[in-house]
Amino acid sequence: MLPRSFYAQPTLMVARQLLGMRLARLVETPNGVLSIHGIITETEAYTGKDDLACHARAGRTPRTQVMFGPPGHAYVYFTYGMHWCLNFVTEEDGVAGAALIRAIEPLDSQEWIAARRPGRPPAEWCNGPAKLCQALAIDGALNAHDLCSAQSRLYVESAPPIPDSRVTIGPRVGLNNTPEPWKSIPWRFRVSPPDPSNG
DNA sequence: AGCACGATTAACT
DNA sequence: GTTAATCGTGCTC
Repeated sequence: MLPRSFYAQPTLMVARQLLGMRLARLVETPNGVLSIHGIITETEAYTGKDDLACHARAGRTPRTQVMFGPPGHAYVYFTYGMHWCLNFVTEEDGVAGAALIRAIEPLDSQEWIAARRPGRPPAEWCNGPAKLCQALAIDGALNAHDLCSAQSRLYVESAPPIPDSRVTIGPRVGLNNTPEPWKSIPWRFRVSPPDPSNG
């Protein structure tokens, strides 16, 4: 499991370095605890009070206080009246920041995930921030969850890093009403889709 | 107390 | 390409 010092880095570094690492989620089943894993393939950086796209722009509120707290905790928020999104709190204690997890590629537990994403093809199980929360049973109950404790049910495991040659960087998405320059600043990181001409 | 809107998704034309 | 779904949050009055 990644140590808290990883999350204590600047938000942009955390968001970039999360690509390729393994998200782990432990859930209860009738047969015991199931451990679900997926490779993180897309993230975005939300850098704190001065980032007008970041919820922390409002300062410390009941909703945002987790982002101002110690690094290595989950920030899970509710939006559009029905969706949950998962972030990891970054920066030192007292400084707001978070990396949004936008997509993963499931490595196991396909049968369990399929039951939570009925009628959707496997490629669309976890290719969106709210989709992966639906797939992995992540909701407000996991807000402020410690990602670095021995009994954590949500954490990240180290894995070989993704080289820059395989990373696409661009503007964050869904910021329709956010002013420039934050709307266009390239703080989205994703593993590049396969190149058909390259095998 | 009231209001506009959202770090989205799925279904529809 | 467009739009409904659906409610917590933060801002204004």
